[in-house]
Amino acid sequence: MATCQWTKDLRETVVARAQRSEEITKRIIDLIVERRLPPGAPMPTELSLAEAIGVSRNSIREAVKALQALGIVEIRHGYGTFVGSAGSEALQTWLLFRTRTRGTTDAGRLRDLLEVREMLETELTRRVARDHRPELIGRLEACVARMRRKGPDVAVADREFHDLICAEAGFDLARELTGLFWDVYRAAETELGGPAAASVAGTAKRHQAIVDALVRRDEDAAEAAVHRHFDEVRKRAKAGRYGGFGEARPEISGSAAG
Amino acid sequence: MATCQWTKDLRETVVARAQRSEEITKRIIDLIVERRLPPGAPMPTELSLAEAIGVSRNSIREAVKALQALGIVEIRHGYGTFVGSAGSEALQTWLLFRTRTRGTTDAGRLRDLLEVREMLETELTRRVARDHRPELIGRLEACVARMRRKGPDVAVADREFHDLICAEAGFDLARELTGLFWDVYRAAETELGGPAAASVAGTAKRHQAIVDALVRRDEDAAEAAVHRHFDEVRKRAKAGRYGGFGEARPEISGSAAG
DNA sequence: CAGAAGTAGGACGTGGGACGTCCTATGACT
DNA sequence: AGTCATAGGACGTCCCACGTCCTACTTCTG
Repeated sequence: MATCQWTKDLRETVVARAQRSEEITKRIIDLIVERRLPPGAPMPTELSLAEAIGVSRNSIREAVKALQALGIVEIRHGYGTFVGSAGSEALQTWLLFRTRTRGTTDAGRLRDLLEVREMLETELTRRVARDHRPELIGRLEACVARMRRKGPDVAVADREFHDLICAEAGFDLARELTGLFWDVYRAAETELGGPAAASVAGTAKRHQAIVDALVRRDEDAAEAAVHRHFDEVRKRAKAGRYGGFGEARPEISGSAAG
Repeated sequence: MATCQWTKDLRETVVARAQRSEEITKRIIDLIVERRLPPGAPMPTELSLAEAIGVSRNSIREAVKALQALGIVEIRHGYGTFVGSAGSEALQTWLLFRTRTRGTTDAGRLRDLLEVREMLETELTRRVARDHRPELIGRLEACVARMRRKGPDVAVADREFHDLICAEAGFDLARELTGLFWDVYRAAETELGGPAAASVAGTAKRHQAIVDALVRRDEDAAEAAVHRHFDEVRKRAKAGRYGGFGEARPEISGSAAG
């Protein structure tokens, strides 16, 4: 089933006690890399790993849990453990926690997030302005059109818009990171009580300006449009009435223990 | 194999099930956020958490291990568990794994890393050119001076140089990310067998050009200097004889990652 | 009294086993 | 041929014991 052949004995020299756990995760990663297991490939069972490395199943499970947290492996209950894709979703917990706990003011916490996004998108947009396929424009226009219609779809269209541009540049890592920042920014903003209501018309207009610059393949204009867009987001953030992280907030989930 | 159906079923079960572990990690994070525990603050013991949340110590340990992998908590054997700072070091494993397993060619795997670094540093350097404290220049010059002397310290000075600039911009997240990318790039390069030998003189010269632009507070010149710097790194990478990840690799001495 | 050595206790680390839950594949049944 | 029941495998959770490490307190000694 979800088992793969296991022949090589991973047992090696005795390692220091404190580094045991870390050593196990490293051993598992090496297994994936050396065997060139692609994302989705089945991993050995926990029992196999325990036997092969020479530790208990408990230790293996803890190591695997750590790898799961990083998206390096994917666990399916009752089926098996598989190689993960190490996508950026794995970092959401990390980045959201960081945003919640770092810095002194809520606005300052969000600033870093926005700033990195702006830097990456500025550069990505420049590259896309220089070189992109014609069909990109149509897709972007469609997103802008969706933004013009009010409703919850505006946010979705917004995310899609930015993702389309970042994807067009062809750098997977940069694209995933910008998506990650978008998601975490939004999550943080929501938790803080939400920003001031966005002007739908203004949002669409800013995005349209980016598209126009891309059509003209005008790098500088594109960069300027991106900056203006982020200026507006910052302005909106500043106007938002934030409550604060960890405050009592309207939660609906039935968590009994408190 | 009906792909859509299969995927859908899997998704549902995954969401519905396997929520136990995720619920525990979430609960622990909430505990930190709600109590506003700063990095370094002691966490409740595993036994306390187990009792408080109502699960076994094993489950707590697995959840804590996952949080440790993200740098959200820090575990000290025999002493206790503490709130972590969620620094970027936690992402090294993630990013290195990603670099090792994604993409088709080794050069392509490194490209994304370098590209993101270039984008961030370009923008950060622009900002620093616009506004920076005068003492920065002296520190940068010192780094360049160290680069001129051959030896393993060149790489250290190189990293420091870039970190100084990124720190000056004042965006912690961006600064940590560029440092992360630098480290992972270097680690990946080393594992692949190292790049072509860097021209020490050339490296120092490129960095000096950046400093000169900063002194003149010339944004465009600074950006151009950064681009030239990365062009050189790319050229060197392309000329490198890479073995491949997971291969038997030769030991190499210090090399500059850029 | 002050400092060093020893000790007790707490907290994490590891191991082993048992049982529950979930998934898939196989084979019987209609 | 299609559907359903079942068996087996694999992960999920739990319990309990013991090892290792660290801290703080106690005790001993000069």
